[in-house]
Amino acid sequence: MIISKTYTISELAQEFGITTRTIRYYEDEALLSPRREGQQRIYAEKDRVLLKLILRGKRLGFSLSESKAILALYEPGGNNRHQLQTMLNLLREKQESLRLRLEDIEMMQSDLLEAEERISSALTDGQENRDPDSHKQS
Amino acid sequence: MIISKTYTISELAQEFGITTRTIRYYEDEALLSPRREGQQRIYAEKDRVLLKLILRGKRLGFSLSESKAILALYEPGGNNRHQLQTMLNLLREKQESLRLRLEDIEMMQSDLLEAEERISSALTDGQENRDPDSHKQS
DNA sequence: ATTCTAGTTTACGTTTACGTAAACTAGAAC
DNA sequence: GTTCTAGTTTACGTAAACGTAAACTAGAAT
Repeated sequence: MIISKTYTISELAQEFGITTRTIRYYEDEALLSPRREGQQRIYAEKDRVLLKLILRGKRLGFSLSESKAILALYEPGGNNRHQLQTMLNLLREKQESLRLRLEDIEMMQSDLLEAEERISSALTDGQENRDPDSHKQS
Repeated sequence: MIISKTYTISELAQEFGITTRTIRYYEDEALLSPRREGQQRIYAEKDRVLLKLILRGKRLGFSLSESKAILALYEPGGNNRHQLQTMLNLLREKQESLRLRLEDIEMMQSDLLEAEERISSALTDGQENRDPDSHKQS
């Protein structure tokens, strides 16, 4: 059993481009719970992965409490049928909401593509200025 | 020229499942600017579409000011080369960030799928209880 | 004429997710 | 031995995105 690498709080902060305050805040909110060595926090690889997932959730617009709920789904957690079934339902809900967000992204992408084409062609093929008000500019 | 449909603030609020306060807030932040009829706000179809886009951006984790910037890209806006070029660059930045978010979503989806499979199999094929501590439950 | 019913303005309150400053600790470096 | 250098706790501050309450307006219904 290899002793896997550990990290200090500032190492993680630097790696992910966040502040140590942020990391401690996630701990306050019970999303992380690093080991202690004396007074200092020691982060294991597992903690690092958790942090990565939290930040990913954040980029996707999930609140911390939502991310917390999602992260709970990754761990074995409950043992009995009822708890497992509840988790399964939650998982499927989350998957559905991800599907919706993916659709949102695809729509926004096509919107941006359209806008890009309009602007692009205004730049290249539009040597003559189509805009009747353009002389007001200059 | 057909007089296209208009909406009251509460009609829009209901359609999108938000409060009128939210809609007025977006106006305060200069994301919307509905016509007035006396004291009342009258929303045209164009305003409704804008609102829809704002909410889509919100679901994707964009701040209101980010959404505002993105929405500005949909309109003709600047006429001169420099402004168009700036818009093009902004558009491509946004497209890149959407690509990244899409990757985030796909990763989270596969994570959730894995979790689902684990739980699923724990529910079906695991008639015998694998968990040594399960008797502590009940 | 008054009483709903929406809508409006103004303004203070609240939650989330940190920022920022102060005061303390403890090992490392000189 | 003191002086960096990270790290820590405590606590007040802040920006964004609304919530909520109060007090007003104006057309519609009775």
